[in-house]
Amino acid sequence: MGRNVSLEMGELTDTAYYILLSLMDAKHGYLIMQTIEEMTNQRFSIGPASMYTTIKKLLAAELIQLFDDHDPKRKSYIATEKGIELLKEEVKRRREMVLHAEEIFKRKGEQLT
Amino acid sequence: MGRNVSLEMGELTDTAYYILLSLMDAKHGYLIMQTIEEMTNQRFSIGPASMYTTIKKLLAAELIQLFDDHDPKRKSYIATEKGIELLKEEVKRRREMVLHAEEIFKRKGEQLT
DNA sequence: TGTAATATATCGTTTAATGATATATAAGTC
DNA sequence: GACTTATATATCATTAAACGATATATTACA
Repeated sequence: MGRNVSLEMGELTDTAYYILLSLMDAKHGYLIMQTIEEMTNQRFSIGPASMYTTIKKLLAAELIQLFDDHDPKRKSYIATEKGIELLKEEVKRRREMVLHAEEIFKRKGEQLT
Repeated sequence: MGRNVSLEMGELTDTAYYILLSLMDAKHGYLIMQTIEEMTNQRFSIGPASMYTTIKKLLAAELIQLFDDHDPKRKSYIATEKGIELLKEEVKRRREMVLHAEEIFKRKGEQLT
């Protein structure tokens, strides 16, 4: 395995989560970065270094794959079925993280906006 | 600053999120680990190394503080007001992460359960 | 002609997470 | 009393993740 590339990815970091989510539709790297910024209203942004290292990992873990968009100048990617399944689990996990907080705030009578 | 201790913590990692959440009520380190395992039904667990390094960072960032439980053999901690505010923001951020996924899955007509 | 936007990629460093290990006390049991 | 399990805190050293800086090339457009 090359540098900075592991096959683990049992749980997705926020960076990997957003990249995988944006690849529910095929996209090339640059468009992934833009889509994430747009989707999160500039609150979450990923630079090229984080993006390309994460893409390598997602490819190695077979959570995304190359997608042929007939453009030799750009590389496009798309989430695999395995990637979509993991993404669903990770959405569920984040829902639970929110629920855990809501429970505790509720029990304490504290407002959670 | 010592080893592995930064003052950043603008966004909470999952580990820091759960530790901070469990410290909405005062607890000592060992109890934090148990509480998180229990709360997440064993799906998320933090070992002593991750916990104590994260506690140091949370202390340095003043998101938690020492809490005197009159037991000289154990150190207890509790979330500060600043910590609670950040926690609320981080709950919100995770809600948005879920919403972003729900939007995309809905648009694609894919089931998300 | 230049310069801003698009597009991909890597190096090297910083930050985060964690396995392994050490230490000590308390509680239960054979 | 001796032994084991649970409680409790802590650090070292390694692995994994994130990312600033930088390089390169193309396209758009003023």
